[in-house]
Amino acid sequence: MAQRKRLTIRDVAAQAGVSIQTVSRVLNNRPDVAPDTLQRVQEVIAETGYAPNMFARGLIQGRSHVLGVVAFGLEYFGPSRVLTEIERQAAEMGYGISLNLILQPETNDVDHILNALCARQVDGIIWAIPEVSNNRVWSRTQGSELPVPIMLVGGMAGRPHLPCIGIDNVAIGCLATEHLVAGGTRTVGIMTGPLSWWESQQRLQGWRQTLEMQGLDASDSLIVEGDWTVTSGEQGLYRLLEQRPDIEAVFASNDHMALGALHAAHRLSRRVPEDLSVVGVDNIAEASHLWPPLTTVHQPLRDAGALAVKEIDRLIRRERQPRRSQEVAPEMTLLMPELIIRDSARPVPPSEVASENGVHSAAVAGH
Amino acid sequence: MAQRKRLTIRDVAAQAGVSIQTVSRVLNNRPDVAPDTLQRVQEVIAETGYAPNMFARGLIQGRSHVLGVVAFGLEYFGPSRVLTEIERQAAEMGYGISLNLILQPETNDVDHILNALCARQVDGIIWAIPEVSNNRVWSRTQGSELPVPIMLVGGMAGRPHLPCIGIDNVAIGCLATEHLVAGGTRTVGIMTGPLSWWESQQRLQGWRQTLEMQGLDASDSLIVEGDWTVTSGEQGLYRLLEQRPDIEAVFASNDHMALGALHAAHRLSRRVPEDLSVVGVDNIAEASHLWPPLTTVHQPLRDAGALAVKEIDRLIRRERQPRRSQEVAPEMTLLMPELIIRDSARPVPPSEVASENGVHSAAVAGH
DNA sequence: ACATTTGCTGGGAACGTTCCCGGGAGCGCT
DNA sequence: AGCGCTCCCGGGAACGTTCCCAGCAAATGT
Repeated sequence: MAQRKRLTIRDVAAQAGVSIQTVSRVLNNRPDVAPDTLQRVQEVIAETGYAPNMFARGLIQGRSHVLGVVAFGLEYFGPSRVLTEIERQAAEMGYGISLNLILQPETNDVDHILNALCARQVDGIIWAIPEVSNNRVWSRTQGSELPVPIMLVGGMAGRPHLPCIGIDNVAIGCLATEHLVAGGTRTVGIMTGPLSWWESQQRLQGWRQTLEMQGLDASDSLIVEGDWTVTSGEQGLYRLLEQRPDIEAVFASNDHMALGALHAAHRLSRRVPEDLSVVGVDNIAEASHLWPPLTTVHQPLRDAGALAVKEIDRLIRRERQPRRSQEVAPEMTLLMPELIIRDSARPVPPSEVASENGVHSAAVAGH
Repeated sequence: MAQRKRLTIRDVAAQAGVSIQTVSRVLNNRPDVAPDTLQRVQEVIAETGYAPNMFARGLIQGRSHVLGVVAFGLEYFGPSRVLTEIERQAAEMGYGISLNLILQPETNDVDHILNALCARQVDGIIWAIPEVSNNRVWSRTQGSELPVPIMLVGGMAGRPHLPCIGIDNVAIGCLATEHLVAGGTRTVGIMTGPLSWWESQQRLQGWRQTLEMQGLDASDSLIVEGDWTVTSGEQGLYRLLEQRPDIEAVFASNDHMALGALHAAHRLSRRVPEDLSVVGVDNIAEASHLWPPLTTVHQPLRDAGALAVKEIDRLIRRERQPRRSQEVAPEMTLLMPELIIRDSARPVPPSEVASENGVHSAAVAGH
């Protein structure tokens, strides 16, 4: 279909024997076109394979039907899922995606990226970079000056200055820790992600508040910091057992570190879950095939991605409305994680199942 | 920096007290601007945060500085690495990325995607969809009619009709199988990916030709078809052992299936590598932390991604040259994989190391 | 019979930038 | 003085589309 020479609306108009204006009307599904004219123009479009030039269209309409997506770490589980769903939802709603990846989440070269996106005239921006250290400070000052709507996806420290959608990371820590405690373990360690990451801190907080609420030990000697990698999970368990040989369970803040912990336990000849319970986060594809199958916490990442697109579309549409209802406060949406019970944590005695289900939902999955 | 109201080159010109033309010259780094004028204009640009409108620029120049990237399966290992590197290299060379994901690799709705990309006036297209079934047939008929250059990344059946870059999948099969044979195993099974995938077939061919060259059994009973997932790897090993209980080694066509095979072996109480050698493909991050650490074949995916961008840039530049040196034949670049030796396959006796290194390169990695 | 609406069509301006041109100032050389 | 050159600078056209507005015919109302 696609032709070698790029043809314009003028060619189509000439070939169909109508004016440019009429072709434009057909292209934009407007009324006021006679049925036979409509058909003739559509035929010409179909047989020539004409596609309107987005530059010219965008130039006059002031919109591109493109969303700028800024992301990090596609090789990791979460980001790739979120991006996939963003693209799917965007395509469904008629948006294209302009992809900008950053190499370091701590980057503060935000101006550069935002300017590039604005120059490309994106209709909106989806900022899917995890919150690390203070890499979101720009949102307080420049956030409100952006020429286009923006949606943040993922961690959000403090009150949001911009609309934001994320997953309740405190709940992740609670779900995992509650399950471990319900299984009968009393000394529960935690392997965090890098503590500069907001998500890591939140999961840690969930772990801590659950243990404190139960009157259990939540001291610093039970905490070890990892960096999301399998290696750090393995090293982490060694360190943790060195600090606290009495440890009975570990909450690893992602499945890869949990895998490292399983590996380390295997090397130390500690049986899982009899000697050591392990819970991870993410529910990676391999989780159910590890030994033993990994109990973990699932995050609704696809929902987050789809919702981000729907929300940014809503903001874009509202911005186009001239009524300009006075600035509503930026919204913050939190999605709830879900516990996936397999065999790497001691089973919950039947009598306690009821109380566990009281706070958060849980799902039982085969492996 | 980014301002609320979108400002134009006219505003900058007025504020700097020069003409539009002069500002344009500054923006495009052209000579013929007096030093002090240059500086004044640059100051105004910096303090207003002006960014030129890509639509207007693209409209007149006929190019967008955007590459269309069509990809599939970001949640898998290979595609996400390739895309990441494509984006990095593209950004370095001043290109933006318009991302189009497809949900099924067998899709034949190619026209729709190509038209959408052409409408967005992309300068070139990178087609990073694996070759499955006959999902590349379009390239023979429509390939040469495209208005912009295109690069295919990944599998390429038969003679290429379009420029193409990929990894030598036959060599992957050879490397893995040669290593297994060199380790002393004589009955070597293979767990393929879906056989509709060109890559699967190529790896199978590498396995077969290696065994036949050594005068070993390469009959169909040694072959089982998987679907890249961990589950299929586990089921695959069960089926394989049922068909051929005498099997001593398995070449799994990716690491996830290899992981499934390890899992199955564990359940069947077969020791790896004493009772069963296993080799995978991809060198995923977890590979060195599985039990035992997985011997696998590394694919230079990052190189492939970077090279694809450099090549498409070269094609774009050449197309702009009016000299139009008569159509050169589309090129096909093959990159070589590399064996990563760990502990899941029986070690190669020292005497045979030399011969193994004769054909392909190999690397030894700790875990 | 005439005014008014309705349905359909086309002409021209505009979007923001770059390209093609032409022109003035300053300089050195004849 | 006059000529030609280089260095800067600006005016206008062009890119391909949509928006605004006007026009024409037929249909309808009084």
